[in-house]
Amino acid sequence: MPRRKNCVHGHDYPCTCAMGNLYRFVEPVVLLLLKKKGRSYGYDLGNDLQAHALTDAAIERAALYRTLRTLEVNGNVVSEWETDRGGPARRVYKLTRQGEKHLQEWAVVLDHVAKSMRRFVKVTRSLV
Amino acid sequence: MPRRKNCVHGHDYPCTCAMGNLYRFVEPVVLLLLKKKGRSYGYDLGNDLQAHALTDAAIERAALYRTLRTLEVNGNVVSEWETDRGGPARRVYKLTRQGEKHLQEWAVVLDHVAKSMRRFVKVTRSLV
DNA sequence: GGTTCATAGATGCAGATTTCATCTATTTCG
DNA sequence: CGAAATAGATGAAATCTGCATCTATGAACC
Repeated sequence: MPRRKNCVHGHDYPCTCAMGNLYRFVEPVVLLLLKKKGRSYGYDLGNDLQAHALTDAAIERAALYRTLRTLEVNGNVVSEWETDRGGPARRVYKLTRQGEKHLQEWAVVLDHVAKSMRRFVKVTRSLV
Repeated sequence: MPRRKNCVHGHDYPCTCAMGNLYRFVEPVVLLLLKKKGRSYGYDLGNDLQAHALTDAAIERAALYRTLRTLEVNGNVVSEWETDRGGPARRVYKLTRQGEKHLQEWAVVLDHVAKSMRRFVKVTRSLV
């Protein structure tokens, strides 16, 4: 994930800056699904996406396809066309080594964020 | 929070759609800080913001000021100028009743999101 | 044969958001 | 005086999102 150039934290864990914007958290979910499935393609991922989503906001197909292409540009996944089969061709993706690493980094980031959120919730509820 | 028109979930708790986009979670933190402080102004909030932020991404001053104005437009806070005092004038904000409610809604939303994130983290780490 | 539906990927574009730089103004301090 | 801290705000470019829409393959159906 390039595109962010202002990260100057200097700590040792993956920081939220590296997320760029949040993309409604489509990216980590896609990475996780690919990890679980081994290989998959957009249309198929789209069916499982909502069930694994981190928010209940609908995930656009457009966002999914664009996320996949971006992941590939950044070397987190690789794809190939699958045409030996009836029906329209599928672009089948799988994680690269780097993608696996990126997924684990997301886990660190989201663990942090989740902790912050829980703290927020706790404090907020204590002030009602 | 208007601005999102495609929310058709129909469940009874505040849904993430209502958040519009995520604004890097500046909004809920501002609401919470105002709740804790009773009243405050942009520059002051800016100092406490990072410590309470939900991500470690730097929160822009621009984002803060614009968030405050938006909160006011939507009736979650009210402001007045404080000029009886040395130094530049301050626009002092406080929560409205609706703002208090909005804060509690954020707690519900973020509680959900945090749970999803923890699930994500757990699954991801189990797959290494 | 023609129509409809499910599958599959993709993009155009208007509008919204984010980032970064920059601006004004007031007071304090050396 | 000049610099720094305080205080609020906005312009512009880059980026992202939401929605509609397009192409295409093959199966099922009449």
